[in-house]
Amino acid sequence: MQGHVIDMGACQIERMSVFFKVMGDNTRLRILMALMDGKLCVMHISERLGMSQSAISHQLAVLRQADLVRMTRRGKTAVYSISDEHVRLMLDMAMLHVNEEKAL
Amino acid sequence: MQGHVIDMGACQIERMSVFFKVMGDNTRLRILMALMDGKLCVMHISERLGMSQSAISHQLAVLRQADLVRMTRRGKTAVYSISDEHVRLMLDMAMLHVNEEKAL
DNA sequence: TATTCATATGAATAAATGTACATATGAACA
DNA sequence: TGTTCATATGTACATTTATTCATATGAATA
Repeated sequence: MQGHVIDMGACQIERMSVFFKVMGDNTRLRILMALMDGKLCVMHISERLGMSQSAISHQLAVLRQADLVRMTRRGKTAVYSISDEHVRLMLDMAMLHVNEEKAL
Repeated sequence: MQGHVIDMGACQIERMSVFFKVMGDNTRLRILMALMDGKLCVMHISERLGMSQSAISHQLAVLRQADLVRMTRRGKTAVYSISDEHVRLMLDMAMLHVNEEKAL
């Protein structure tokens, strides 16, 4: 046993890569960026991205399963939002990253 | 035009998703984590991960193209290292993220 | 309860991606 | 220059994955 405060097992790297993988899809990332401005229902997201309701719903399921978004019901509609500040922070950092790259 | 300080175009989201996508592969992430401890040559990485030299080299090419790792030559061997502090920070944050998830 | 509206899910298809195998490059040294 | 060693690259193949189409669920209302 040589782990320090956090011990980096294969399982944790696996979970990290899942986390990044879920972020690393254009559609899902566009959904997340749309949600950065506030909660949205499925229909609005699909209109905003110009994609089918089905496609959005499928990707929302992936995001939900990875706990990157949360869903609450308001009558018939499902309202989605970014799940926590961690996700926001990661998105902000990634934005900074690609903007700095431009300056190179 | 409704962009604020940074204006989020399709191109930038595309670059963000590429960034995450490159991180979001188990092998590439294991390579990056191995490099967190210091520079390594291809052979050492492939031994450490128990994978073929070819597989590692292919993935290193992907990481290099995304500017997540840098390469310097020392004689015949190619020495790889994490390219900048941004990448380190992202990895650290992702580690924190998956560790906090465990506590839920 | 029957209907409608919003969303979710299943199956199928097409595209992207990771790995292995074989081979090419290219630096060091005889 | 020819050989060797470390790495890179091309091709093929298997797997994963995103989208579409069709349909199912499930809440609200008549």
